[in-house]
Amino acid sequence: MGRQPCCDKVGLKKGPWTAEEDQKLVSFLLGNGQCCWRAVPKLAGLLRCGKSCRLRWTNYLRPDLKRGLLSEAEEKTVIDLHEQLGNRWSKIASQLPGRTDNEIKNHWNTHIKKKLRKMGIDPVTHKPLHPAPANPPPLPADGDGSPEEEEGVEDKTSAAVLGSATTSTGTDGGGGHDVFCTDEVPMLHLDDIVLPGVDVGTATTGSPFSESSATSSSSSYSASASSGGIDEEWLGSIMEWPESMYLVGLDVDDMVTAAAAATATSSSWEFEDPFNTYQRIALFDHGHELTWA
DNA sequence: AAGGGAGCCAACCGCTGGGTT
DNA sequence: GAACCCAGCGGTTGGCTCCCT
Repeated sequence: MGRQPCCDKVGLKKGPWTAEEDQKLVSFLLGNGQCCWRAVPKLAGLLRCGKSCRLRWTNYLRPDLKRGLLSEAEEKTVIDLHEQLGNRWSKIASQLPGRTDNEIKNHWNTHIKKKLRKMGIDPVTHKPLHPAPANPPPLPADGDGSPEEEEGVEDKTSAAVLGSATTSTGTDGGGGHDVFCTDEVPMLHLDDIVLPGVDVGTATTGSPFSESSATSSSSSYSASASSGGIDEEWLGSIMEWPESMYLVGLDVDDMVTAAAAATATSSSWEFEDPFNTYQRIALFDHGHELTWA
């Protein structure tokens, strides 16, 4: 017959995740990798269902997630892919490293949809909302009609914009067409991060955070910083990662081993420092980014 | 300064396809 | 082959924050 019944939901916690829960989940997954989500909450000591754990990890805690608004290029990619694939957010997300389907879905619904409509483009069909009438009727006074009707016809721009938005890949919509003026947060890459006493090149090639060093395990590791500087107080405030979280060196195996050790002992985040060369790592910036301090 | 509305996003819900027994 | 489980997916919701009046 079938397998054991799925976990009942009695006694399981719902709602926002706490920093402590995040910590438990992260340390477990770093130590053990992703295996059977159903077993994860039990093994990690969480009163959550496996589904919730998976969602939290994939959408929020994964170290390789980018944060911040989608860049102009990413937005274009999303639009292009959406035209081809429709609402297959996971497929679209798979083309955008570090982005999740949930994030893209949210961004689509809150930003891109609106933008396209303003441009006179139907976000579903990616075609102009209305055929261009000879004499466009005046816009409604409040512009609060139904979504399909709210925008006046911008025949010229919509056609031009449609082209640039959905087909151009090499330009940013033209210098004059500031079509995709996103409120983009500058995304720092690993090379942008200056590690005191650490040569970035070395760190890049030898660290767990280089894309190329992704192992066969579930996650690749990349680093980004949400701002140029590392603010200890800020780090502490966004996630109460134990102050004593020290990891040895820059190797992913060390990191995983340390996390596993911490999980195994379950009582301490203190680690030996045999080399006096520890790099302190604030593992997660609010749970999503690897940040060095 | 307070209240209300809009925007945003993390998390949940329900469904589906594929795998297991 | 049927019954069942599980991971993943897409739609939806609830609550927080920000902005406007």
